Amino acid sequence: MTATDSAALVDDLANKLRDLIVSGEIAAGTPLRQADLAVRFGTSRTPVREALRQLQAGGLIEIFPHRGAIVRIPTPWEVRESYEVRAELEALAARRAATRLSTQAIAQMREHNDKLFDLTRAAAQEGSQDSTSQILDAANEYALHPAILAAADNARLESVLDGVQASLPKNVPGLLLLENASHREENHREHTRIIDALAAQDANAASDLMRAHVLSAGDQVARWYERRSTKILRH
Amino acid sequence: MTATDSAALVDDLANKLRDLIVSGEIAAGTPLRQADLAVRFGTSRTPVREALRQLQAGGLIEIFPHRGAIVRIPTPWEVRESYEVRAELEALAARRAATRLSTQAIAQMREHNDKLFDLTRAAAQEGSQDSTSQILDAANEYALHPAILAAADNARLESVLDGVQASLPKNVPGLLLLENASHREENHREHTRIIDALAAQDANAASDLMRAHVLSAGDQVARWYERRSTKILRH
DNA sequence: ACTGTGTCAATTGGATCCAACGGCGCGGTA
DNA sequence: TACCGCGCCGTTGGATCCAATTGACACAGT
Repeated sequence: MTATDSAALVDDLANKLRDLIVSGEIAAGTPLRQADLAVRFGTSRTPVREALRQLQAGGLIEIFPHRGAIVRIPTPWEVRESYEVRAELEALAARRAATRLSTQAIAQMREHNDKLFDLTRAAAQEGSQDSTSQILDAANEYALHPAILAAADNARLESVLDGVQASLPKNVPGLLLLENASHREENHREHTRIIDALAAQDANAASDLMRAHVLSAGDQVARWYERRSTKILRH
Repeated sequence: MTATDSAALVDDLANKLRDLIVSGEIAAGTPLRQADLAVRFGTSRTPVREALRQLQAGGLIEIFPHRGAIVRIPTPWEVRESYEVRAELEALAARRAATRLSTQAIAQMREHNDKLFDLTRAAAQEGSQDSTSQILDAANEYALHPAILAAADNARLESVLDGVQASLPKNVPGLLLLENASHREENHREHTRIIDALAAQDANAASDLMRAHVLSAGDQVARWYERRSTKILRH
């Protein structure tokens, strides 16, 4: 995956910016000054602008004619819409994966899933240091779902799904897993059931379970955004 | 939809280019010279480059480091992958639309569907003039599917689906409808059944019918590309 | 005191300029 | 004659320069 194609520099910029945004390091709603970003990355404004265009195409930022770009602030209903789309795509991935997974790949999934559950629980008890939360977030989301997605063996599906997820900050799901024990356990339980369905090569069950799982996670995330927006309204 | 946001000029360029490509006016595999495009659109190379970036993000073209951009040539299996994804998304759209359509909207759908069927059949008998084929292609694809998509009332779904479709030239489905009578009739029959399910507010049936419909259309398109590639191999 | 207008500063957008990279052909040598 | 290397040319990529648009502030008039 190291510079498979395309002009590295601009895409690197786009990726770095995307990471900064989805990791929450650049908060939603922040205006993006081209000049600032240019000095931050040590380049001229030209590649920054091209990178911004790319992010705009992905829907992560919004560019206003002569007023600059801002990080899009997802509204709760946008979150629900995105998760509804994502649920359908992940359901498709699970359906395809069900008939393509080796038994040992499934065993590894199960192992990783349990291990990550333990890690998350441990980190939650220790306290919320940013670094660990980041790591866990990455580790968790990099765990079951990408494995299933890879097993689905459909490049287009992968890129579309990446696009959907890249339009929302992904630190929120991680936060929820850390701060809400029951949600964490529910999450693990659903993961386990999905793996069971995959092991049984029951494509329909895997698909349905995955859809429900993503929808329920999306509901949690949407509620988080709803709480946040009411909090903001109260100032 | 007239310049809702973002700097109009660059996005206009991107849209024009996209249209030129998906309409087949610029064939797949064509190298895109920035200078040529610049003079063609009467601008400098700078906005052209930004537009190219945007199209690259959509997956329609491919940019090689210092060698230029080419229109991506979809391989048959890529076509299948795309249609599989599209089928799932359109199925979701149909499921959502089933509970949101007024009876009069359904009546209009039925009417449009029949009218377009007649138009297509008439055009097929007259002969294949490019202009009519273009019109029919646009009219057909702008008919049932977008109406259902709009009724689904999910902006994210709409944009993702647009992205999927924008990565494939859309003149091929139109051609197929013109040159293949049985496919044309099958298409109309499936559309009718979908509308029936929508009218009955049977979300599951509408969803399943739509998925099957898109998959079958995708199969036709993929076979077209397979025929084409074998023809090319034979020179 | 409030509103409307005019000017100014800041920022973006487009054009031009220059450097870097890759391909291709020519020439030299084994 | 075939192969390897060197240098030129075309194209892209990045930086800088200049114009265009927007928002804000201040001032004047009612």
